[in-house]
Amino acid sequence: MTYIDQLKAYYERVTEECVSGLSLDCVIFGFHDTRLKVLLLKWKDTNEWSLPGGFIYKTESVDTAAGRVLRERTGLDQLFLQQFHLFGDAVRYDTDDTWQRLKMPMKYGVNWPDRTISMGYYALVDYTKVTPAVDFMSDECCWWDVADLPSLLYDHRHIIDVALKTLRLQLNWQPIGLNLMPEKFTIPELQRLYEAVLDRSLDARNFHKKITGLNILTRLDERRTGGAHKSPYLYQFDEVNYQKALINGSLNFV
Amino acid sequence: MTYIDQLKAYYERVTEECVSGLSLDCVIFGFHDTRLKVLLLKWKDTNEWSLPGGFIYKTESVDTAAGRVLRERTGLDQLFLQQFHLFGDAVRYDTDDTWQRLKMPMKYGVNWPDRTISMGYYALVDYTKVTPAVDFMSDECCWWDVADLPSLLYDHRHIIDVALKTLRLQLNWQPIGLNLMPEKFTIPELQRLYEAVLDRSLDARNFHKKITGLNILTRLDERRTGGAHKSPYLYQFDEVNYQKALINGSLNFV
DNA sequence: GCAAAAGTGTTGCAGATACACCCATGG
DNA sequence: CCATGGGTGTATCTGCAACACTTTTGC
Repeated sequence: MTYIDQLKAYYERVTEECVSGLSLDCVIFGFHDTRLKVLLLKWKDTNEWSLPGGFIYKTESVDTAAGRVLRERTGLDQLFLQQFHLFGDAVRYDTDDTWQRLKMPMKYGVNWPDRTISMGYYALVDYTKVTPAVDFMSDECCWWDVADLPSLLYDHRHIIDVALKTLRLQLNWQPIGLNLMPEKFTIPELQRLYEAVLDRSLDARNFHKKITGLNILTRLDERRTGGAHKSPYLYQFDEVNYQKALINGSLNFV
Repeated sequence: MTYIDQLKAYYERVTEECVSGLSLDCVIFGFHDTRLKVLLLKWKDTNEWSLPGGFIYKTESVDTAAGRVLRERTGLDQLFLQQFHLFGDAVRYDTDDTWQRLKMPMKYGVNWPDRTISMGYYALVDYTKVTPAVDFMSDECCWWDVADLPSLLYDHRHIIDVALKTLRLQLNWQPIGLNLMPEKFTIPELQRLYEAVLDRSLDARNFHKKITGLNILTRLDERRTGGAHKSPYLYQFDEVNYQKALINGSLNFV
């Protein structure tokens, strides 16, 4: 089966079995090397990047669809995806331009609507645990620095901007990190994450005081050695207390 | 044109001109007599209540559609409607039961989807400025106490619960009241609003200190007379500073 | 031994809470 | 004149921000 046949079959299936005119897009944040990253797919045989997105089966919950689409398109599973905005402008982007950039060999189909409304979801994942696997439509799936994104298809740049704004707001109320950090990490590493999300530097002493005061971290009897300089303690999240803190919304770093 | 003809024409038009399978519902909050209220419509010739909702034209922005739907169904205009959740469960409610309760004389039409996904919007309005006017599908439009709602159609009870939760969260970050209070009001009256939204009592002295400290109120040279007891000062919102406070998100009443 | 990062404690300030009394008004 | 609600100030506590020096490690 050629790529074009696959693509045709895919859009036929979507037209027949999915909710028409509604899609969803996932903004997946990761963290690596002091930088906040976002997961993007490159369309096959092009140099064009976009968010992993897809469609909702007619008998499927939209939230469930978000998890399935992400799994199918990137191999990522079991994420806590969160709704953040419905992108429903009458004209979201230049469709002709997008069409050209995608080098789409055919039109979608007769019943395809003129415009698509998209629900935005976001999630935070541990960069180290992820081995993205691409689907047939893409030939690369990689992490991009949010501060240094390529030109994106559709209105996906805007979608990422809104997701980032939501994430920063979220940070005022909820601890983040459980899903973004590796299992064991040092406090300065966690601080780098907060700094990357907030895009400003934090005071190390106050950060240490605050984060340990939340009782969501357990200090291990291990240190990170091998790096230069003083070796820091390793910590891990206390999942029970972490969940409690999430519910109370007891963290405020603004 | 009979009611049934009207209804048929309406659903034909929706099927043809609107986005299929996607609707929107508006939760309109008002405040009166120390109680938080929500605006509901009663379906013609039934005793069944629901939120004002409707559909999105194929070439219309979803946010714009929310404003139009609300205007068409209730006469309310120029509200600041805010997205709060997409209700997209595979089975949102018992369709047969709903159908029976609505006493629908006909099926919607051949191309009508089996399930509808709905975007929830909410808004806050000044109860006194509103003279709801019903559309042809409804024979009443009134305010109901959120603590004493009738049995609702669809999953609208759930939608109201989620809207309320969002409103309470909102209150932590943004001043509310400009849209919920009459032009002139007393501080104790405003306190009643906060108490109604938060569903708990607040200390009058601290409330006074906090709300006046925000510089969003202007004290007038008038007092409310006519009621029993000491006559309180009247205030009005300073709209410029109110907008500033909204942007900063500088209010925290939790 | 030296450069670089980790670890730690105190103080001041601002905002939140808790709390009690006098005042004005209508009935 | 009295019952009711309106108006006001103070003391305390808590949480955040600002700030500097010592320790450890690899090179």
